[in-house]
Amino acid sequence: MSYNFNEIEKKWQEYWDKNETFKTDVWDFSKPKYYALDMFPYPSGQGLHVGHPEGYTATDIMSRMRRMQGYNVLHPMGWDAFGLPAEQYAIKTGNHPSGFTAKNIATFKKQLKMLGLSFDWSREISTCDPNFYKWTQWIFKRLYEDGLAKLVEMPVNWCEGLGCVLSNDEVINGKSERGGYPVVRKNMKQWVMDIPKYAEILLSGLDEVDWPESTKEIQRNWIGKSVGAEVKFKVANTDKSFTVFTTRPDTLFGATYCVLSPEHELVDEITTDEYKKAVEEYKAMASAKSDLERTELNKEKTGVFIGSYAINPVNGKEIPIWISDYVLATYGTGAIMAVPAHDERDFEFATKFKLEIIPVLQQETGTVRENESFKNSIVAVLYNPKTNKYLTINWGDKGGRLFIGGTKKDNETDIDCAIREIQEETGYTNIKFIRNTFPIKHHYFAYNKNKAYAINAVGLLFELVDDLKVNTNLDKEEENNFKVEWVSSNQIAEVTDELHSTVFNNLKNPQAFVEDGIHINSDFLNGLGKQDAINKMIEWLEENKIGDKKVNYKIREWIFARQRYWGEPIPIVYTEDDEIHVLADDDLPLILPELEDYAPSKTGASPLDKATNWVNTTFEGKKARRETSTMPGSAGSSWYFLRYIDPHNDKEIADPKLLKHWMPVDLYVGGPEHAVGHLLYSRFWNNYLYKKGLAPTKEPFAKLRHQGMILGSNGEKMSKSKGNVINPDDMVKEYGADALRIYEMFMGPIDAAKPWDPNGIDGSKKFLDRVWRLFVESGKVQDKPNPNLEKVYNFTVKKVSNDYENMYFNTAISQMMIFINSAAKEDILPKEYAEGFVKLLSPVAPHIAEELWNRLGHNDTITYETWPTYDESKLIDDVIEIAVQVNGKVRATISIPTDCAEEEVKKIAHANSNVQLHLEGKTIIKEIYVKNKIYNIVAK
RNA sequence: GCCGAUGUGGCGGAACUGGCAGACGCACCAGACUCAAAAUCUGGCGGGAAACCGUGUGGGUUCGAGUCCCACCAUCGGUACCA
Repeated sequence: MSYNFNEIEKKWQEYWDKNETFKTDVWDFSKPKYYALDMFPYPSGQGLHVGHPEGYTATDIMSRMRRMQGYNVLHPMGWDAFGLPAEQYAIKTGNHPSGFTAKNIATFKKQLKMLGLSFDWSREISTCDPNFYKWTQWIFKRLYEDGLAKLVEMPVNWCEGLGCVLSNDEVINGKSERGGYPVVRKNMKQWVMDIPKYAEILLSGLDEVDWPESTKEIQRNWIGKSVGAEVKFKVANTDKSFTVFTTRPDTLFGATYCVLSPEHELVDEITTDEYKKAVEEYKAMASAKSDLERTELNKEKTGVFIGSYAINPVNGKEIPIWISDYVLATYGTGAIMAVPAHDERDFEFATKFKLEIIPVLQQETGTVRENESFKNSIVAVLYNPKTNKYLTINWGDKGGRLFIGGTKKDNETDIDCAIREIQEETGYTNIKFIRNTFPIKHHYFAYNKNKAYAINAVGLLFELVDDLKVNTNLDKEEENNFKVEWVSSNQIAEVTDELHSTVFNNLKNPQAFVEDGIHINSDFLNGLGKQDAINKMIEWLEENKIGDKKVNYKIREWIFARQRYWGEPIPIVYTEDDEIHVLADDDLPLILPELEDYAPSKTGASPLDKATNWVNTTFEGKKARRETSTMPGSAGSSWYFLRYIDPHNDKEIADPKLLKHWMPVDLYVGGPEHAVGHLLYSRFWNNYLYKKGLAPTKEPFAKLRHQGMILGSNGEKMSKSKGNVINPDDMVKEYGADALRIYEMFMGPIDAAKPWDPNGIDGSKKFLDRVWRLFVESGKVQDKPNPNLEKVYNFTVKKVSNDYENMYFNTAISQMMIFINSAAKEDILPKEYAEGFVKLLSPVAPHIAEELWNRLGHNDTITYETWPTYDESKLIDDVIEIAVQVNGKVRATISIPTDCAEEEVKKIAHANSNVQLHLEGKTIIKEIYVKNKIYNIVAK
């Protein structure tokens, strides 16, 4: 028999509605508060999908448990109702988006109610409701007055397919997030939010919140803080100068050229006549590239010399100035100093254009010892292109495989030294020099001389021209100690010496050295490590008034206007004398006018331009035109969590006393895809409101958790075209809301992506059936004790409580299953345990829990019953089983009294026949006892 | 490329600070009930005949490693020349 979930769920949903069970008295400050929030949905025409109930059930479980634990719980729901899809639907069908949206909201609400979620529906809000967006506009007004919302001419992401400007987080790989249309850079006058002003606050605030570390990291990367210095470079033979930004001022002595972005204002002024034409051509080419092309062009570096030289302020050296589009006009100062030895991009550019490379930071290998002797050395790698092999010297057990090494004599160059050593040790003489490494500092101990060395080593690569050999110059002893061998590149792995393998890798794959090291060729920085040198150089720059410490952020202004109809109107007018004015508070809300034709225009004009009666207005007696772009979708969602606290207030965004009591949100649950959009914008607005004294906390969301995506049963993302979509309505009809909730929580960890198993929900339903039979039909629930269930009951209360607390819903449910399995085997289920179990079950499966509670003889809702407790002492067994291992392998399981003395355990363990069998003929070396866990015998 | 996460039976997943890998569920197999099926109940279920082998791969630390360290591979997410 299975229970009639249709009837029961309907009965209790009506009960909750009628009794306003979940209505929150926000003015009741007598209990601790708990604010559990879901990211409110965009009410699409599709209706709810199975991903929605996942997050919503999680917050619902927490809310329901907290109510039983004596908290005053705020658990609201609303609608993120402005946005593109409704508008596009309207364009297609000719229906007004507001009607369409209202219909969708009704559907969503019905579906959510069907799931038995304990929302306080009296607080329902919708971002497209004038009573709500009045306050969105009101906040915009404050932001405008404080200079954070501003109108600027800037290059924007223009999407022709949507006829609209997009913000950076709405552009994915050069295409629009919605629709996948191409996006290009275009200069336009735009409303923006100066979110970079809040970069530091938004960065440091992350340390104060309990969020998934990965999400914090995404925000940190998006904000992109880098600390460095600005340095002024004079242009030789002019009175002009430019400033560069660098995070590595310590490498200034290695700056061998400068690069300006093609758009840099100084370019035209300092380009010499000889180079004018090339520079013009390059600039034209760079500006014609869209962002998409720039990223798709595989990043082969391009650029041209402009004829002028800059003066390196630390050494007065004249270095060439180039322009290249690898330097971005929009970041830092749009100009860089290039240090090819220590920056990958500069290295690539310098290699391609044969520019000078000066190392100023030396790599260090080996281990530093006391009393080191110093010498200059080389490591020579000889390559034979005909056989594709490398020359090595095999020292056998006296040092393994090495390349040719040697010590430089006075006045000998690296190359001369290498040639001499190769000849002396191997006889090859007809060789061609290819390239060398930067000098490496290497520390080692020479055991034959019993002496520690610190050497300055340069690696050199040669190619063998022919096999001609002359006599080697070795003594007998040396000759017997090593073999000269040609080996292929995979055998090079046998070269384990740190210096030799480093040299080989550098020679084979020349690259910039970007790690920490010791400064060389750097005057007053010589000998310092990276960070010390950075500090010292910044000091020096500031003293000499050449530069300053400087912090830059990658985060860009948030583009805050869309050339769309279905959004909040921006409360701004332009009077005929070209002044910009913001509407008075009394004139808010500025209502969105009705419109016949919503179609976007290809020119970037907003659909609202067509509402002539609305656009043409007066302001303080002057003729005026209204702003016709609207706010982006993320405007209303940036503060809605405040409004739930006091949703009907028509005097202010919310009563400050209520805000103070209820903020911050204690638990916020939603998808990880909002990491840099909504979750950053909300923090920005909330921080701003906090500064204004309008919000009580800096951070709006104290704890954030994500729900993972539910995939189709084939492991792929659900989509209509793949035919793997599961509809929650069907699931509720077939198995009931409780079964759906149980299954979604049981699938796996809340934040993991999980495939839908069509049989899984059937299993969850069977579990509820089993509970029903046990409670209602078996007659086993009696007001009598049953000591057999004592331990499992107390453990279940403990585990389920802890697991809910940590949002480990899958293991909580599995523990409830274990309890039911145990209870079903018994003849008596004590009423006390039955009641406790129903309470544990009620947050996940509230309908059946209410019904069972009712049938256990209570006539009120279970919602505000007290959460069950457990007795720790009932969890301890008198006798436990532990494993006995011999040499780490389990050979027996023995029963011992809990907390048994080691001597006793030893006796029991050794008495076991299988243990004896495995010890036979062996001597016991050691025995390890981990109390109440394991006994391990080590024997030989 | 860089940053982050993940990798355990046929499948979803358990495993506390290193201590009997595979809890719980799905699927499957066998049995009971039934004329039969469904439902339900009982039992089994990583591989191997066994010794043993098994947590992405290869090393290491340890009496003992899914868990810690090193190197690598694969998948997913973020990012795209940010100086």
